[in-house]
Formats: sequence, C-alpha cells, structure tokens
Amino acid sequence: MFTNVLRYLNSDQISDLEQNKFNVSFSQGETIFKQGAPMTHIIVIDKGLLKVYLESGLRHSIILRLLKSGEIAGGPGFHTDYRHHFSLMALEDTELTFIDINKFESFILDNSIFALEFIAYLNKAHISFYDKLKTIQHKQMNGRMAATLCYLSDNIYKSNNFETNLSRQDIADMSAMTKESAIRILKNFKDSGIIECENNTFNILNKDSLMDIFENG
Amino acid sequence: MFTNVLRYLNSDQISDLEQNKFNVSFSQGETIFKQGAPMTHIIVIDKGLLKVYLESGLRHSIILRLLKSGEIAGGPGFHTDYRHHFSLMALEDTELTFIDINKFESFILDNSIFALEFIAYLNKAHISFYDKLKTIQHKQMNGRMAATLCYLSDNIYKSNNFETNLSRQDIADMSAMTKESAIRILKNFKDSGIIECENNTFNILNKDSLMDIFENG
DNA sequence: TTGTTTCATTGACATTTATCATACCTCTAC
DNA sequence: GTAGAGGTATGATAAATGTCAATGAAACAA
Repeated sequence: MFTNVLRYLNSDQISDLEQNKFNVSFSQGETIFKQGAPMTHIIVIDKGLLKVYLESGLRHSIILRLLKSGEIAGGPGFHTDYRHHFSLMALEDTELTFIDINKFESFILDNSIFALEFIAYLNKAHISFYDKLKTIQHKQMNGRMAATLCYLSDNIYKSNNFETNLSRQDIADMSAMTKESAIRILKNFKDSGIIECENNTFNILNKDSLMDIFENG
Repeated sequence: MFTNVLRYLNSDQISDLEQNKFNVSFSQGETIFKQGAPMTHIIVIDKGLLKVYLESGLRHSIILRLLKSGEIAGGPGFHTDYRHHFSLMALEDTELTFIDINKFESFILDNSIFALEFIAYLNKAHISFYDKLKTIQHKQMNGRMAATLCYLSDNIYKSNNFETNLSRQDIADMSAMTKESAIRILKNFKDSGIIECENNTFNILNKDSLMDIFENG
C-alpha cells in the first residue's frame, strides 16, 4: 500500500492511521507550510510535486530538494523544537495526507522496526545533503547547473525530455546561483548542443557531456 | 552517567554496553575513520576534540563540525549502506569508546524511547546542517569567518580566549574559503581590533562586532 | 651545523560570479 | 486596445574570491 517508510507500520497502526489521517489539495504555487511555523503534522505526498526550500533574510532561497508522489515531508523539528525548518510549496496541483505528529510519534514508540526504518529514511536524506554541500562548495556554476539538470532528469522526471513548472529563479535556487547566471549557463549549454530548452520544456541531448561537466567542472 | 543520548538506555542495556564496549586512544592528527570505509561501530568521545570533514576530489575538504567530550559520532551510513560518509580525525589526544553497530541497532529495536531520542539527536544535527548551508550560501567571507570564530568560542572552547590545534587550513575549511583568504580576513579582524591572534591563540576582543559581522556582513 | 619539511604570510593577478540596467515577451485586467 | 505585472533574456560593470608565486618562520632529522 505505502511505497515509503510507512509500509513498516503494523496493521493496527495502518487502520489507526486510516481513521485519523486527512487529505488536503493544494494548487500550483500554494504554500503548504512556512519555515518557522509550528510543526503539527507529518505530510505524505499522494500526488503532485513540491519544493522544499530554506529562506534566509531577504535574499534568494535555497531549494533543498523536490518531493514527488510517495515521499514524506517530515523535518528536523520532529521531537526537537516542533517547528518547521524549511518551507514547502506546491509546484503542481498536489494532494497530501496529513498525519498528526503525536500520532506519528506514537507509531515510533509502539513499533521499533518502524522507528529503525524511519532513522534510515532520515539518514538517506542526510547523505543527499552531504552530496549537495559538496556540489555547492566544490563545483563551479557549470557543474552545479549540470547537477541540477541531472537531478531533474534522473530523479524527478525520469526522462531526458521533460516539461517543468520550475521557473528560472527556481532552477537558480536549486543550483546556488542568481537567475541571470542560470539563464546564461542554460544558454551556453543550448549553444553547445548539450540541451534544448524552450520556455518550460527541457530536452537533454547529450547526457554524457552533461555528466562530464558535473564530474569535472 | 552518560550526558548524551545514551542516557536513555535502560539499565540492562547499560550493563550490556559496559561489557561489550571497548576503548581506544588516538593521538593528535590520527585518523579514526575515513569517508567510504565500512561503518562497524558507533563512537562516543570520552575525551579530546575531533574534526568531522567531507573529502571530495583532490581539493579542499569541508569541516562539518567539531566533536568534543560527551558527543557521539554516528553517521548517516547507519542502517543504510553501513559506510562512513565523512572522515574523522583527532585534533587533540583523544579517548574514544567503540560500540558495535549491531549492538547499537539492537538497543534501538529493544528500546523505543531510546529510538525516539536518537531520532531527535539526528534531527538536531540536521538543523545545524541547515544553518551551515545558509551561512555558506548567503554570507560572504567576513560573515563566514565570523560564524566560525563564534562557533569556536561559544560551542567548542566556551571562552573568548582560546588556544587551538586547528591550522589556518582547518579554519579555512570550516569557513568555506581558501587558507589565503582565511589568513587575510583574520588579519583584517586583527587590524580592526576585533580579535587578537598569535599563532594558535585567539582572543576575541569585540564579540558584539563579530556577531554583527556574522549577522550583516 | 645544515638541509628539509611544513605551515603561515603577503602581494600581484586572474577568474568567477553577482549586480545593475534595460529590453522583450506573454499574460491579464481594465 | 493598452497598461501593468511577472518572467525571461542580454550586456556592461563591479565585487568577491581563488590562484600562483615568493618569502619567512618554526620544527626536526641527518
């Protein structure tokens, strides 16, 4: 039934969850929660695509990752300060399941297999963040943009040809640069024949070359 | 007895741990484990100071944090790929307790309070990590160096006047810049009367000013 | 002693990246 | 239609930061 860590819940817990969860729809562009707000629920993505991003000051935000159907939006506020440490916004029309955080906590206390697997889920996210940190700090703009395009094609859209609701600003925020720089680099990739991009449609023509740019510069 | 998350173990588990743990000493500069190596133990720092750092390619490394007495070095390889995702090196002569990873996993499976508190421990690390990402991406060099000096004085040495084994390269790796830039900025801070620094001795003369540079500069 | 190594320092310079200004679309509202 | 808003695109310029080279200082071995 569940494709995520919730599949480790036992049958009692699943029926408990069925009775207590509730579902909410969001339209493209709507904010699910804001960084700093109290954390009252764990969220499961049933349908759609969302961006997880850090806000700091008046400047740009940092897009940490995208969440798609089947994934969970918890957050490090769980059992610490019970606040959200990132903001969550729908990139497409989205359907979500909200699980009360006390309920979620009781699942962990009553089911140690689930607890262990939830730890593994957190650790996997942590591994990705280490990779992101390495990319941001050690790669230049071309490499960072290549990383973003590979992430989108490999992890999100699972195709070399995809249409996206991400704006140029979003793509810049994923790649740790300004939108002007992002636009320039996309144009370079286009002129080099590595990608085609027209408005919101991207087509990766030469994935090997893109991978090479990601690896080596 | 324990000042960290291990205090949530029950008495049976603590006596089990006492019989199965083992202690190892490391000298300054010695590596405890390397990124990529198999993860066989969880490590508790009994005494000393260590640096947790990411290695990527031939270039600089990234120092994620320092670990001091009472803290735990787990890592996101736990219950995922059982590999280390960062390297760990002693900055001072250090005494460590090694806990077998299977034993640690059984503690989680047998004690859900411990599991929940371990999740909280991971989440707190995750929150710091978000802060680090924001600092690296949105602050310029002065701000990043101020952050490092505040971290050292507030979290590690708990004094405005401290002696450290960190090299200039280490301080640069904590601040996401080259060692030349780190040296230049330290000199600027020195010339501005914000700090004194002579070899390995640092004295923060104007903490308010340093905080201001961290916030706004 | 001398040579060697490692780290710290400094300056000149090059590169990377952001900022600013402007123009051009494509919507939508009126 | 037309004006405004928001996103996209492009060029000129400035700022931030890294690279390279050279020197000095301290530690240490032969």
